[in-house]
Amino acid sequence: MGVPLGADPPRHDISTVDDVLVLVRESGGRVTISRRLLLEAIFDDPGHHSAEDLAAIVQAKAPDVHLSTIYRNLEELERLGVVVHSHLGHGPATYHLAASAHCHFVCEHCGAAVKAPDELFVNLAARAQKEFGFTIDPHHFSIFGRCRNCQ
Amino acid sequence: MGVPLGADPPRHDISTVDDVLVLVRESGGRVTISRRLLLEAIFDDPGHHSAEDLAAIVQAKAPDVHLSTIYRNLEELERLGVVVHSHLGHGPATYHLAASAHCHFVCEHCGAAVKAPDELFVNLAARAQKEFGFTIDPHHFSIFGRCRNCQ
DNA sequence: AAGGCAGTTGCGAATGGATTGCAACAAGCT
DNA sequence: AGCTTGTTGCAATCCATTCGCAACTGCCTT
Repeated sequence: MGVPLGADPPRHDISTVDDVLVLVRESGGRVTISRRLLLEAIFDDPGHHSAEDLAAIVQAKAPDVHLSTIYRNLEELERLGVVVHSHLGHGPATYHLAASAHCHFVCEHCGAAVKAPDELFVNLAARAQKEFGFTIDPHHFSIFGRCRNCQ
Repeated sequence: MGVPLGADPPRHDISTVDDVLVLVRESGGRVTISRRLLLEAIFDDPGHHSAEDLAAIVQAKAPDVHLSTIYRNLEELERLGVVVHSHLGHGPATYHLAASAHCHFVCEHCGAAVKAPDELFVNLAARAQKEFGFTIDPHHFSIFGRCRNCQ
């Protein structure tokens, strides 16, 4: 899904693991250990994580949580609007809190990912909307190119 | 690689299959049937093609050209700057002539890809350059979002 | 025209990321 | 405690792409 520029904020505010678990319950889901551990991993470090990274973190505490469980839980958390994933180029998708979604410039040479403020995209967003009726979601895929050091 | 906004045009001009084959020879490569058929497929329809699509077209004339040969040839043609690939979302990469590279808006709901004129990106490109020293290549990855019909 | 170096090919197997079917399991309702 | 239904572990599978390797062939040289 993703969070288009200027989307509404979620109805509840979600700033802790327990807030999310309440949401999970409300939507008919159950609170399980893997679910909680996954959320803790995501809240502990709000940066980018591949599913595999997250699995490793969770497995440090509960060794036999399976990678497929991580994927399934991430999928559900996306449905709930708690996390989003984005594609930082080739390689695995990265997941992070929806609240901290942002755009990226990714260097096609060295792979470095630079955070790009949303503000850079408002002009493009407005024109895409006006001229094409298209609402951009610049968070989901990053913008490729060359970073300062790799020109 | 890709073609950053405002990149230099190739030294020879390349407007026919034979032009490319000359280039192939000059770079120490050989002219083979699969190479020629692949190029014909790409020149015949300058739209987007997945490797698999191209394989099917080539195989109509030379049934045992292998998919891996298509990939290898596409790779070489990219090295030569004749074709580029871009990622139109999830799913396979699409290949097309470097000369006809352009940006895309891809609808995350229905998958529709809309051509986006480069001109829309000049403002973003300038700011990315000035503020981050980053040269964007908006052709390589498309911009995700919602199209008019899928708001 | 024949020979030979080096680029190419077909094939199958392997890779990496992600998804799925299924039977066993467990959260939390009553 | 019992039951319903959501969840999990596991293995198998999928898809796009890449790789190793022996056989092959373009094309330069003689």
